[in-house]
Amino acid sequence: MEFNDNLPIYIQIMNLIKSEIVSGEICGGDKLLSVREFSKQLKVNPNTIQRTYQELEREGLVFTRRGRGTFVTEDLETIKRLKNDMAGAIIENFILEMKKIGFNSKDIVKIVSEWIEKEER
Amino acid sequence: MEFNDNLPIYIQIMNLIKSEIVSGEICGGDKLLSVREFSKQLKVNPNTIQRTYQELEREGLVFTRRGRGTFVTEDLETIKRLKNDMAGAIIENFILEMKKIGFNSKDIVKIVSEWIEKEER
Amino acid sequence: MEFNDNLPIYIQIMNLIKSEIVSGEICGGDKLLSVREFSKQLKVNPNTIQRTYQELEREGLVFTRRGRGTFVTEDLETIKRLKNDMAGAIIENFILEMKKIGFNSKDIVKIVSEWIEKEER
Amino acid sequence: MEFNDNLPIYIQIMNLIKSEIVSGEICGGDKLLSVREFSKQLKVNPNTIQRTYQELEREGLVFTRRGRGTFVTEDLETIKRLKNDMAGAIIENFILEMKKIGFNSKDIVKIVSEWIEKEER
DNA sequence: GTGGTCTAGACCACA
DNA sequence: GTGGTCTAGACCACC
Repeated sequence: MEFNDNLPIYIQIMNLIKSEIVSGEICGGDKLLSVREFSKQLKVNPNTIQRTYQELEREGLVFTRRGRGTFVTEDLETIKRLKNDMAGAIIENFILEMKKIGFNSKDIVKIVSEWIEKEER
Repeated sequence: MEFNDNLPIYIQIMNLIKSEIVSGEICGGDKLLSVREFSKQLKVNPNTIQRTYQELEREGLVFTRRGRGTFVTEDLETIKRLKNDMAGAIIENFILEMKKIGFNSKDIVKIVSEWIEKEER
Repeated sequence: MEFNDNLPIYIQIMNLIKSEIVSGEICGGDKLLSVREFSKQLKVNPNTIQRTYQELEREGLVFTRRGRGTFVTEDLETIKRLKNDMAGAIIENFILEMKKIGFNSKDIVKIVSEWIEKEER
Repeated sequence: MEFNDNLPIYIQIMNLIKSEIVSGEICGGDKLLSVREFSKQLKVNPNTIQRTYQELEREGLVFTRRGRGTFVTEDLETIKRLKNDMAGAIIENFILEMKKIGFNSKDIVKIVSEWIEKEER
């Protein structure tokens, strides 16, 4: 994995994990990799992973059991809310960019529909 | 204007100008700022703007008249094609990100429609 | 090597390299001199060589491998096409000059044949 | 007319006049423009034209009649020899360039014939 | 080591 | 004034 220089690495890893949670790649209750293991895989400092898990816990997305590890929250409502929030950010940015190149709201709905249809053919 | 470190500055300026062309902020035949003037405004080296204009010319989006300046192409077909290409790239990326967090094609169309409606209220 | 003032240096160096490619002095896949090394040999600025290689790459005659160097294309078809194009330009110019001093097409073929025969004796 | 910086201007004008003589645009016995008139047309110093005519006279291609002007030689043999010399220089250079990009003598005759044929179609 | 980008500042031809 | 080219020298990412 390659990291972007402009965003703190721990934030980028948070986003990575969030994606996996909301997409269902990892489910409520699943155990995350240990700090040590994960830091080895990503070739980052263990402190960075520590910080990542800590922030995710502050957001209520994971919880830790001392001596057992870090686990994804089992509160499906929280996961659903996260998914909506992330989708909202992506869509908002998408609409912004489309308007920046001169499309209006009606155009956008239409062109997305067309694109999806074309993609499915 | 602030530049992102991950992309060459001349590419970012190209994108800036492309946005202005396809959105209609600058029209076919309009004169761009001179190399020196633009470089002063953006606080970059004149060579960087020179490179920007050169690449845009290579893409057929602008043309230069010696001793006169650099102008947006008058070929509306080219501009239209650019607009479609840019929109395509944005949409493609959008769909990719949405799928990454677990939405399928049908979800995406629906959620965009909802978002646009909500926005207009 | 000495450069003509009427043509940009990077174009002259491009032509130099093209000649070496089509004549087989350097072959498909061969590594070109590094930007720095070549600039030292020709006593020009490294940026000028950089520009040269960039334009050659744009024409599909060379490709670059990051951190490795710049190499002649391995597509023999491209090289063949280049050779034909260059020959065409030289011949066209030759015919033009001959006509300018009063030779017609038939004369030209004849005089070239004679010249070549004479040369081989 | 535009002059190349690398060759003395009077030589370039000599070549111009030689071309016109051998191509028959001006014939044996024809009067050349006066130094003053010609220098005005070409926007060069009259001394340059003076030098041009003087060198052409040294080569036996023109002669001057005091108070009358400068005239092309009436010796057709001289003109013919000049034409052959000029053709020889052009062909020699042509063959050199073709060999530089990897063609041999046989190739050259063949490709010229083809080119001329193609041109006449 | 490699190519790629950028800055700083110069000179040129053209209009 | 305009764009186009060139030099000098810096820093970067990649290998």
